[in-house]
Amino acid sequence: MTARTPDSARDIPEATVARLPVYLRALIGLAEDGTTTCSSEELAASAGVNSAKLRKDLSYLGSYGTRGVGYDVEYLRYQIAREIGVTQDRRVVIVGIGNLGHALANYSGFRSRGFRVVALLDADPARQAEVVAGLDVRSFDDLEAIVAEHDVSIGVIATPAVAAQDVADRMVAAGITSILNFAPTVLAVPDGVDVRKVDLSIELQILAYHEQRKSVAPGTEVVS
Amino acid sequence: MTARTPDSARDIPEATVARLPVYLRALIGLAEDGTTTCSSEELAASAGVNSAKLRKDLSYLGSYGTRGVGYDVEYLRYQIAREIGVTQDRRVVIVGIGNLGHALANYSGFRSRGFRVVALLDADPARQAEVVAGLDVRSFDDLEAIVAEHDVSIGVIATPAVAAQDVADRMVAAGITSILNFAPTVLAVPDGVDVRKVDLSIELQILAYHEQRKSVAPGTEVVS
DNA sequence: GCCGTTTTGTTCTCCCGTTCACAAACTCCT
DNA sequence: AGGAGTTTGTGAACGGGAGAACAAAACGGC
Ligand SMILES: NC(=O)c1ccc[n+]([C@@H]2O[C@H](COP(=O)([O-])OP(=O)(O)OC[C@H]3O[C@@H](n4cnc5c(N)ncnc54)[C@H](O)[C@@H]3O)[C@@H](O)[C@H]2O)c1
Ligand SMILES: NC(=O)c1ccc[n+]([C@@H]2O[C@H](COP(=O)([O-])OP(=O)(O)OC[C@H]3O[C@@H](n4cnc5c(N)ncnc54)[C@H](O)[C@@H]3O)[C@@H](O)[C@H]2O)c1
Repeated sequence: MTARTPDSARDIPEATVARLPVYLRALIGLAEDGTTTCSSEELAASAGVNSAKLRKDLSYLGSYGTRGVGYDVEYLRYQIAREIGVTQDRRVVIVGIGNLGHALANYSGFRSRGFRVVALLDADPARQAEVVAGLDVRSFDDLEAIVAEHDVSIGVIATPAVAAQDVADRMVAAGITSILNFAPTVLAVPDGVDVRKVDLSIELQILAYHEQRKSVAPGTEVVS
Repeated sequence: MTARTPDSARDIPEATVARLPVYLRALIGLAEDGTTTCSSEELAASAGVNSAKLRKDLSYLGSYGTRGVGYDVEYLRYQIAREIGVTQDRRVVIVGIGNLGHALANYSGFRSRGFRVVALLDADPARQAEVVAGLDVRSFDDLEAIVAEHDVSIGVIATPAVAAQDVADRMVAAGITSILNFAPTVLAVPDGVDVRKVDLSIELQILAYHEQRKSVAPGTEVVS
């Protein structure tokens, strides 16, 4: 607990890890507004969380604030970016350049947050004639070569669900250890490989559940 | 606890609500394979969760299984769909028909899961000449009229971050009480309005954090 | 140089969610 | 009909995260 571990924090709770990017975004916003110092209260408001939670989260990284003053925006921003590991660019490949793959490839927000899309892959030869966001769409068979050439950190799966497991297997075999999956399937991967899924239909269904509750039970859970 | 609440479950934990759509998807897959009955073990495997967790989750809905046998796939599927509230279609509007909005509008998976996109809105007059996925892109000013005409349940925000709060305010004023937000901003909404956010950059940053950990501390957290 | 004020870092408590483990309940076989 | 074998539903233990509350530390005024 009180033992000093100066160069790196040992174990940051998963819930905290998920919020660090939100704090980072809030700090970037504050910096753009010309703010150089902020209190935990202000930053928490920008990030939409409780200030006690914010302070506890930041305490896992170290003591980067000054009591009675607050946090230096630029310094804290760098510390969080370093902790997350986005101080230097990470290479990303996107597989499946359909509706969603096009949108992802054209999204500038990845680049500005430290992620560089180095290749777009698709199994359909018709797609491979295309140039999207300045990149050739290449054959899925080039995966291994591309991963070996660039130092690819993260694979993004935007193929139909039936192909997702195959694509994941190939990614893992090629040495990718982090996958972001948009296909509505559960992926099986070996230990040591991280998978995060984004399932928009699930999000809508969760909203639908609460929506139904609002209309069915108007007197049970009403707030103010 | 043992009091019978036959027609509707009272309070389903949020974590369970988030998994019900996964179970629903798994059941649909099993039904397509011709499976009529399944055990909690099988269903849990399909959904990628622990079987005890699955049983506890399902127990919040009622006792729909048969001990010694398992669950009837079709029956359970209907019960979950009813609980979530997707037995009849829900109307959705998408605001911001750029890269992402196009992909969402063209996605067939929403329709097949009980969500009907009734309108696409954009503030840019140049966009409003377009027809996307068989729908005219209409002016954002038509929002109130569209919400009133159709019975819109859910609003999807796919505009740039700077516009998101304004769009959310207009949606709330028009009577929408569930919002799915793709813009990287914290939205402020009144009580009674649900917001869920999907932030792809945050997902990548979480992966980046774990990726960094793998390479920095190769002997600390290795599994098997 | 000292005191009051501000704000952080941390401790403590509570609550939600996960998992184990087992009794109850059902089927099938003899 | 009865017993063996399954599988559900749930009580109980456990772990992690959220939030309140407070002590420690820095600043500023005098
Ligand atoms: N479009 C959306 O808004 C949206 C929303 C939610 C979920 N999704 C999911 O995202 C995925 C992609 O959706 P989409 O609308 O872009 O689909 P799409 O059909 O437009 O695109 C899929 C692409 O993947 C390619 N592909 C197929 N098999 C492949 C393989 N084995 N290897 C490499 N490429 C392969 C296809 O050639 C195609 O270009 C789907 O799983 C879908 O369910 C999409
Ligand atoms: N494209 C992606 O893959 C991706 C990934 C992650 C996050 N996002 C986020 O999703 C949002 C949309 O991304 P995009 O790439 O589609 O952007 P985009 O610029 O291509 O599209 C935005 C659209 O919103 C419209 N718009 C702007 N202000 C509006 C307003 N006030 N009311 C109605 N419409 C308005 C614009 O006319 C434009 O058509 C952004 O916030 C982005 O950060 C996108």
